[in-house]
Amino acid sequence: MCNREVTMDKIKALTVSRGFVYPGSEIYGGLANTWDYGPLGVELKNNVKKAWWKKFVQESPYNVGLDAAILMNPETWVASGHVGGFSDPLTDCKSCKSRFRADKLVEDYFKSVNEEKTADGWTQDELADFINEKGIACPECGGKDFTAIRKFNLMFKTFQGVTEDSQAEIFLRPETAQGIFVNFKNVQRTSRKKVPFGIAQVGKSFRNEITPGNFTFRTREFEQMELEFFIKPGTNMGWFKYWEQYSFDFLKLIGINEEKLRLRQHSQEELSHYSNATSDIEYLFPFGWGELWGIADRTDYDLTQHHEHSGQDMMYTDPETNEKYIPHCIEPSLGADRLTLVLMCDAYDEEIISADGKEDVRTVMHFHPAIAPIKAAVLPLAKKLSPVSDPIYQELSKHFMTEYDLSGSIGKRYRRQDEIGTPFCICVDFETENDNCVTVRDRDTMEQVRIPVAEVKDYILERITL
RNA sequence: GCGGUAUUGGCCUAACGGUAAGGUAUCUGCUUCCCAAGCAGAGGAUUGCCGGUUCGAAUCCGGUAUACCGCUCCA
Repeated sequence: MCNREVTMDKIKALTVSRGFVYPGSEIYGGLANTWDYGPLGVELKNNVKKAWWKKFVQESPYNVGLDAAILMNPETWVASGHVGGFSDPLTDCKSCKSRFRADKLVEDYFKSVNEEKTADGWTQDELADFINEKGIACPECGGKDFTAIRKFNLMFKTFQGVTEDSQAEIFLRPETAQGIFVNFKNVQRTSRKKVPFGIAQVGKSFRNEITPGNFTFRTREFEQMELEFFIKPGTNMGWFKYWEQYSFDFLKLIGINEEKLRLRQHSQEELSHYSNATSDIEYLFPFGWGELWGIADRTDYDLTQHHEHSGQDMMYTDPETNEKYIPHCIEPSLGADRLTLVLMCDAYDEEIISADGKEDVRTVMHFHPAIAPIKAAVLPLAKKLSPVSDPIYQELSKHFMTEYDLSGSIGKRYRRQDEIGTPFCICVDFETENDNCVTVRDRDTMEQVRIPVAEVKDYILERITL
């Protein structure tokens, strides 16, 4: 067994050609950076979401689930700071056409004159005036003529109602978190949870990013798996570490190579306005290290904002001490699409097989059996065996995704399953009718066991449970 | 958004401005076949899209879409 070089192109080629992922709206020439999940991709992604839900909701004594609407009252986004701050002030150099963030230009200027100032909270006019006044030059070509600053809000806008007047202007949510915060009181009351407790949610979010790219790594529409974990102020660091470890363990559990994972703490400058501690779990993609999972201490920022902005009481009363406070919040948040991509990259392998002096490449997706899109394939040695193999397939498909393949040589059919990462192949042979046994082959070890047909279901179920 | 490169059956690749070809994959049949065997056959492309030049365009020109690389950016 030997690993050949793995590139993003190879992974993309395999996943596109085998029906994991397709380019979006392909027959109309596509739509930039949209991807559709095919028959195998949707199984894979569903398994990813199911695994997360199992570990973060089903098996957690602390957490409960939620599924909030994508469309929310626009005041939500004013309170969260997204309307005012979720946008970049952009300006172009007229001579060399390079594009910059105006606030970055100003901050770079401060750095160059050794002043410890930031441009946080400056208006467009203040930024433009300052750039003019100080004669800040284009870092690329030295030109001093910039276009007017344009705010590029990262939220997708749309309209509720039949007329497109500004009264009905609403946004597609740029994060699922706010759906959790606005439901904090509802969930706490109806679930009778005591702090500390968490609310978990899986759902789509939309960000009109300037530069997406790298296959499905960064897209404008994406699915998040977020947990907002509410805690008593002062216990932040302990819970932060707890969820950091819990998240890391989850990734190992679903079979991701630990050597390709690392934890990176955000520096003070990187921290967003709502957070006082953030760390990323990063994965070593074929294109380099990339963020997979962000764990952030959001403090009491969001609940306080909603408390003040809505006028609704977001205080929590400790039932034992009667102490009143706004809980702080630890947020482990990751993208379902990104984790799916990680699993595809991590599973991809090309093994060199030498036989009769000839070299052959066996492409295998080493998915964890619980994550693999197809769990088992029923392969009769010959077509005339289908009266024996049909009932086996029908029985297994009641319990998990099973494929049935009887075209081509047996070797070819094994390879087809290897390429889509099916962990178990069940071969029905000429003896099966007599001894009622089948051969089960393990994708990773290539070991074969011959077991009674009646035991196959449990043999596989046991191995595909996380 | 900017700059560069590319786009030919599902996938990979060929074709001087002159009949769009091959491999692979897919499907059917034969072969009692446990790791991509063989044989026979079949289907599948108005060359990303729109327009221009030309007697004639996959090929030259313009536009556009998409992808990749670099820049920029990333709550």
